[in-house]
Amino acid sequence: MAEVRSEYEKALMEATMPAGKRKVLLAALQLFAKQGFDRTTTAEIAKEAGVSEGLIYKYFKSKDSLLEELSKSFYDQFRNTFLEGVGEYATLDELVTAFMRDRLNFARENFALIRIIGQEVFMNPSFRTAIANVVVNNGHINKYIAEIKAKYPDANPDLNPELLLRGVLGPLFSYALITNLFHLKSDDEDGSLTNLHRQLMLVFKGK
Amino acid sequence: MAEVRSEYEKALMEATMPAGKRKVLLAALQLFAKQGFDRTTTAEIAKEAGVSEGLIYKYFKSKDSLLEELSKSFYDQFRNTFLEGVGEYATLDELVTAFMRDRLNFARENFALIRIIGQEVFMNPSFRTAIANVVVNNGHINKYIAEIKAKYPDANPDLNPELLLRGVLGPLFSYALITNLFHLKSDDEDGSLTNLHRQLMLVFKGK
DNA sequence: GTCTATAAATTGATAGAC
DNA sequence: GTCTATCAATTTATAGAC
Repeated sequence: MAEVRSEYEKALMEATMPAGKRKVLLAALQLFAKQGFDRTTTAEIAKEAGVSEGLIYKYFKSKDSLLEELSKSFYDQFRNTFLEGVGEYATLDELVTAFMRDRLNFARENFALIRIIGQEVFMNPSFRTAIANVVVNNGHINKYIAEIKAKYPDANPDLNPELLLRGVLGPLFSYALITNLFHLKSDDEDGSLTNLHRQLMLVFKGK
Repeated sequence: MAEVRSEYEKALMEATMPAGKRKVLLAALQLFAKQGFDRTTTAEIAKEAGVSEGLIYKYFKSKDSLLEELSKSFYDQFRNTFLEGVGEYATLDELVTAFMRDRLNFARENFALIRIIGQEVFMNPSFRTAIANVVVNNGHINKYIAEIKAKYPDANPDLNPELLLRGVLGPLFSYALITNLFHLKSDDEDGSLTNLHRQLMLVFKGK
C-alpha cells in the first residue's frame, strides 16, 4: 500500500497551475489507475479532488482530454529519461545493469500511469501509435544506439529500435508488470533478476 | 485483417447450445476485443449477433457474466494445452523450440481473448487471481516441471512456476503482444525469434 | 476560480407477449 | 427460443451565478 510518489506527481506539485486543476489531475490519475478509465466517473473524480464536477470541464474539454493530458506526460517522462548517459559506463555489462535498474525503477515509480496506458494500449490505436513514436520513431533512441555501438566494441551490431522493443523492453516491462501487479518480491532472492540481466545481455551483446 | 479462427470459436461452433446464445458469445468476443468491454454496449452485441437485446439476458444474468464465461474458456484452453507432451523431445533445445512455437501460435490464435483479458488484468483483481491460479497454483504445471527435470539432465534445477512466469511467460507473451498489437512481422527475418529462443533457453537450462 | 443546477443521451436490465 | 416495450439509473457535459 505504501505508494511511491511518482516523478509525475512531484512535478505536478511544483507546476504553476490553479489548485483545482492540480487536484483534478491527481485525483484522475489515482482513480483511473485503480478502477480503469471507463469505470471512473467525472463525479468520482470531482469528489476525490474535492471540487465540483463543473470545474473539471473548465480545465478539460472532455473526460478523454483529461486522459490525454495524463498520458502525454508519461511519454515525456519516458523519453526524457530513456538510455540517458549511455556512454558513461566502463563495460557493456555495467551499462545493462544500470539500464535495467533504472527502467525497473521507472516502472515502479510511474506504475499508476503504466497501468492506465497499459489498459488503453489493447484497444486504443492512438495509444499504440504514440508508443511506437516514443520507442521506434524516436531520434534520441537511434542516437543512443549508435553511441552504444561506437563505445562498446562487443555491442551487438544488429541492435535497432525494433529489436530493442521486442528483445529488451518486452522482457523488462513484462517483468516489472508481473512483479508489481502480482506483488511478487522484486529483489533477487530467487535469481529472477539475474536471469533478466542475462536475457538483456543476450540482446545488447548479440551472439 | 485475415483473422485466424480461434480454437475457442471452433469449439463454440460445435458445442450444443441455442443458436442465439452462440451468436451472442461470438459477437461479444469480437466486440470486446475490438472496442474493450466497457465501450461495448449490450445493444451493439445484440445488433452484431442479430438477436434482440432481451435475449442476451435470457442466457446471461449480466454483461459481466458474459465476460466471465468468455474468459473462463480461455483459462481452460490455456491450461489444457500448456506444456503438453513435455517429455517427448530428444533435447531441451528441441523442447524449448516446440514450446515457443506452440505458445506463440496459441497467442496468435486466441488473440481476441488475450486482448480482452489483458485489459482486465490491469484493474480487475479477480482476473489476476484467476491467472495466478492457472499459472502458479496449477498442479499440472508442477508435474510438468518435475518431468522436465527428470527427463533432461541439463535442465535448470531451480525451475519453478514463479520463474516460469517471470522468465518465460513474460518474455514470450510480451513478444506475442508486441508482434500482434503492432503488426510486426513475426518470423525470424530480423533474428528476434532466435533471440527469444536464446532468452528462454537461459531459463530452462539455468546457468 | 469555483460552484449549483440541470439537461440530453445512453445504458444495463426486466416483464411479458408470441 | 426469441422479440417488443419499457424503465430506472447513471453519465457526460453545459450555462450561468457567485
